Amino acid sequence: MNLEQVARRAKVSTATVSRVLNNASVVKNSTRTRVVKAIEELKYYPNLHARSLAGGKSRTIGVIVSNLENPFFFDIYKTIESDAHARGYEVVMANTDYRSEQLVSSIRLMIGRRVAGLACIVSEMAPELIEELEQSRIPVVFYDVGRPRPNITNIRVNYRRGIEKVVDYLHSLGHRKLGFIGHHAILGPINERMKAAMDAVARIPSLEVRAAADADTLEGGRQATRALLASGFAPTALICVNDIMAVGSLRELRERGIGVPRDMSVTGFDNVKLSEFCYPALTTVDIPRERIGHIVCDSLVPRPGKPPAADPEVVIDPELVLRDSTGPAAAREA
Amino acid sequence: MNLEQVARRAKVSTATVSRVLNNASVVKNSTRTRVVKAIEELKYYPNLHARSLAGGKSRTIGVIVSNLENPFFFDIYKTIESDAHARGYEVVMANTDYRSEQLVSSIRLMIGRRVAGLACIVSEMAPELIEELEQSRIPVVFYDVGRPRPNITNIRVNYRRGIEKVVDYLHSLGHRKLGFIGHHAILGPINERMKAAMDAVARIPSLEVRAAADADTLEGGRQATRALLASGFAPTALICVNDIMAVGSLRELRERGIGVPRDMSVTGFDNVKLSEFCYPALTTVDIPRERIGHIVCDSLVPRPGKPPAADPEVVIDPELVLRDSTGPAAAREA
DNA sequence: AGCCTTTCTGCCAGCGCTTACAACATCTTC
DNA sequence: GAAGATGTTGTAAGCGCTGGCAGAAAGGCT
Repeated sequence: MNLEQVARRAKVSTATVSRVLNNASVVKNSTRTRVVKAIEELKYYPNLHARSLAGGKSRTIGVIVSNLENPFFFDIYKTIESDAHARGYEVVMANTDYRSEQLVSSIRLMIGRRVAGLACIVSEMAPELIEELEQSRIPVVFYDVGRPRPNITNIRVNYRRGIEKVVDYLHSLGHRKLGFIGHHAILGPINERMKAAMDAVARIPSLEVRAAADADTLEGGRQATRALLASGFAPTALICVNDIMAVGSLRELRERGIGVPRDMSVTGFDNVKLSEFCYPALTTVDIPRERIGHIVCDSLVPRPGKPPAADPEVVIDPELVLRDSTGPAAAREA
Repeated sequence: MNLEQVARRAKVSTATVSRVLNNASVVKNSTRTRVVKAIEELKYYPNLHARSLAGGKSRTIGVIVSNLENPFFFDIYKTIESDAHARGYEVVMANTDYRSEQLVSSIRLMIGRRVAGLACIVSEMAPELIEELEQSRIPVVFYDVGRPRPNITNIRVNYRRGIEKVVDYLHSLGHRKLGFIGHHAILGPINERMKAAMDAVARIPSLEVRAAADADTLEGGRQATRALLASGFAPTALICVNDIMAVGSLRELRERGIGVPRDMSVTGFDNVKLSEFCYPALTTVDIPRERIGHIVCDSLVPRPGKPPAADPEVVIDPELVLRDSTGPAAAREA
């Protein structure tokens, strides 16, 4: 089933059918009707591969995320998708599960698909990959990694500042021994988030901190909490790298009979919807995921009216959101 | 950057480069080395569109789901993806958000991509779409909709049986007035799940039931619960169409000071990971999502050794999982 | 050395579509 | 009614890759 068959049925040339498909307004109305009819009768759907081969372009944007299971990534993805659709673009998604080989192959796949733009919402990004992407001439957006370059936009959240807000808040509640629950990708040598947390704590001499990490899942949060508590260190507050791990942590604490926030304060990060629905509702840090999604789409898909390129670097300052999972440390002694 | 440039650099023909790329073993080793070197130096990535155009096939399978935000769908997707990768296939995903226009356009898109196989894990599926898919000759798997046909496999969960188990269990606990929390896609005219629930209740004369529905999200579960309680009907147990909505329900109940399971029992469906992590942990019905994912992949991707087609219809009988969100109705009076 | 296999490599015809460019049809205008 | 402007459609040259076929190279024998 191809253009030619439709053309034959409508008694026109393939070029005309193509023109109808691409709604060029040059086609005479009577002809268009005939073609449309043929298309419908034949249930013809253009071969997208042929189309982008011939056209040289692809009206598809690629999105690569670390862990779609975490609603944080999903929320961003969703916004990108709906923006893209609104502008007539498709989006293909790839999930790396924090595995760098997976990242490499996903990026190659996207290049192979000749995507019109690529968003990398991943925590890990080798410099040579950035290099490769820059050379590919594809418009790219990175989240939280890399530096702005030609055809590369950067979005970053001031994670450090966010963690500082959390630490200051816990400190003000009287907490002195803090635990940090991270996820595996975060235990690498140069580890932004973990380091940010350590630094934020180090600013205040009276504080002590210890970290543990596991997979970026509910279960991982639970395991990391278990490991941290088993180490003998006795924190009065747990700073979790994100909300999902915090919910995992909550479960472990509950099973051990450790009351939150009575015996232990817990904080999340991201302000994912679930953080309001878990029990107790999480004190967390809001990252405006929809805003991020919009920025991604804006810098990838050139809008007709709008100015083509926004800032090559966008920095977002996250806000603390207070809920029920944190309280004064003193309560523990009571 | 294309085959020709690589060929020129390696001083061979494009056909030879193509052979190297597709690891045909006929290429002499010394030639292969030269070509590989050229490919790497040029950072060449084959154009996937050209490839599948020329080859006529696409080593890509499509997966369409109703709501990726619900981990139920995501778990299935994830299994399909990893199985597919293991067999050298890519997968492209589309999310319909329960919108039928979105379903239609996603299906057309998949056909346009000439996917090697298509999985539709969606609750809504118009008969004419099924017709269209059958004609497209693409191997298709439906979950919970449609009937087996040539080149169409069907997987269905005996939802009715699952709900019956829930109803019987609640009945045995002394509950007589039940609420059903559904989601919008489920309020259609012929509505399998809602109907199953009503029928399950109708089997037992002493039972009474009332339903409410909202979006398939945490928030939706909360709203539907609010609506149900506002109606004046006073159930002692809430049967939720899935775990996510149940967690939403839990929050509403908590905020109203209604104890679970003391004042109200709540059940979920699916046995998503979150159902263990919420508070209280949910009594639910397990649907083996990994198994479903494997079946999907098996019937879409012809394995070399294995027999090509499995059963055209697979029915899964789900199991009740007891946790902490359900208890005797009598307790309420205490 | 000469002939026959067995490898290996190059040539080229598509795959289905887009897009100049050319060709034809239809109007205008004087 | 002819020339020119305008509108509409057809022709054909690719887009980058694969795969069948045939020719070239290399190796094995007598």
